[in-house]
Amino acid sequence: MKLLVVDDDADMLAVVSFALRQASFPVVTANSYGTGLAAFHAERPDLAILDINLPGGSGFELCGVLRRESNAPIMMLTARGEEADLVRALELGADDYLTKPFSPRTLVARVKALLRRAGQEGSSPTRAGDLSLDAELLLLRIGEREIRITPLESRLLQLLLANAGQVVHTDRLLVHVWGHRGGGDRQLLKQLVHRLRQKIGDDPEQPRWLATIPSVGYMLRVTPQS
Amino acid sequence: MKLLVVDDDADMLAVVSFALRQASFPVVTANSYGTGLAAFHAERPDLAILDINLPGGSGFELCGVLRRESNAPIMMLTARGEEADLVRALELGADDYLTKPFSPRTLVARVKALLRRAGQEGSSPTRAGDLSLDAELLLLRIGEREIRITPLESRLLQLLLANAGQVVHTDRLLVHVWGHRGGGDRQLLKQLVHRLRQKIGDDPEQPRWLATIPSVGYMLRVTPQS
DNA sequence: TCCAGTCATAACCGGATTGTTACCAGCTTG
DNA sequence: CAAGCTGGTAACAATCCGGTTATGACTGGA
Repeated sequence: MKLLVVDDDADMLAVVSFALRQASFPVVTANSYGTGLAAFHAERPDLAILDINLPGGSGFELCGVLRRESNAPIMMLTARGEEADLVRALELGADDYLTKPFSPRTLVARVKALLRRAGQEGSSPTRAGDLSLDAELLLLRIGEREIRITPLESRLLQLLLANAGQVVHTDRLLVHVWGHRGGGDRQLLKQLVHRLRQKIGDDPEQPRWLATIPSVGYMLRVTPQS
Repeated sequence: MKLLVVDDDADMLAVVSFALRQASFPVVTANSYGTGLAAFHAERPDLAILDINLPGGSGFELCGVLRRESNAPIMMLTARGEEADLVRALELGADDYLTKPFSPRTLVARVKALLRRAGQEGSSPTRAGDLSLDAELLLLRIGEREIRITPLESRLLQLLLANAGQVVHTDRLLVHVWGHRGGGDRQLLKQLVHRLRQKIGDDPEQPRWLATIPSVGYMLRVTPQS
């Protein structure tokens, strides 16, 4: 999970980055069309936030280019009075926009909403860190490794990936995987997690991916240190 | 429900107050650092709106001071071109900002959004002084330290943090944590407090955080250092 | 038929969490 | 001073929780 912010205004860049980092998103920044595009190629972020006015080419062009290469959500930043341009941005494949000045909380809320939406699109492989899940093929990629997983394991990973870096409550996992109501069977979940951990080679004591949050639930770790 | 507006510009104060009163919010005003802080103590508003330029001390300092004492939402007012300072404001615990000139409707909308968000005790960590509780992860941060806590301890801290600096009666704690009726079991509370104190390393005789108010209840101390 | 994969169920272990009982010290009150 | 309250501390037991292992039912394919 990683975000890219492109804006030539250093102050705005600082505000946006700070708000997102506060919300525990890793952030990569760039300040021009060229560096933005390069950063996108190098970092492969899960979401891009673009200002419209950029040196070296407009944010519109960058938006169009990125959309052709990737289906990561794109959010545009516009100044007041540029509302008319938004139609263009949306036509070029932007997913959302914010008008300056905007509230940091709004920004974070919108970003989360976009990521959630992007994560729930069923068929396309979902990613987080070095994990990549293809729910159709029941295939989990960890870096180079390709691991076959079962339907239940896939559903478990779906929800965890969609909420990567956040705790997912036991009950929510139960409902999502089995459709049980609360108070369902925790033993099933124990087993499922155990088998999955065996497959990917994860140690519950020192988890690289599946962290246990006692009496709460499980969490998929992002930025699994080096 | 009450709002505090601090600004040295009488016209701005009038405009903001009028807009908020039109939206049927009770408004208290102040025009300097000192009077603002005094008003905050006296009135205990649910939200504070601070200008950055204040006689007697900057809005930043006031923001920092208020955030240490309370977790009421804080909105900063800035002139255009001061965006660089916004990062500082956010670091100090501000929740939102508006760039002058702004429309009254925007102001009211933002205020409502902040209050709504503050009302629902959601996922964001609650803070008071150097304590920061993430009830979701069952994690308590004290400065640099990160301490895992139990569900019961989390509930206890929730109520204490929400009333930081004020005594919370034993009965209220009992009801909030266990759902007991009045006259419940005080021993449970004694144990809970004791175990929590051990975890965070607090001395009942010389409490840095959890102060005992004999035959009344407990209180979470704010700004205990020095 | 056999076999392998998948999944539900149960049992066991160790540690964490929580409830219970007991004891001690300080304070107030009669 | 004695009685009764309070709060802090300790020790213990019951329970919960997560990880692990084992087993059997069911399935689809060879």
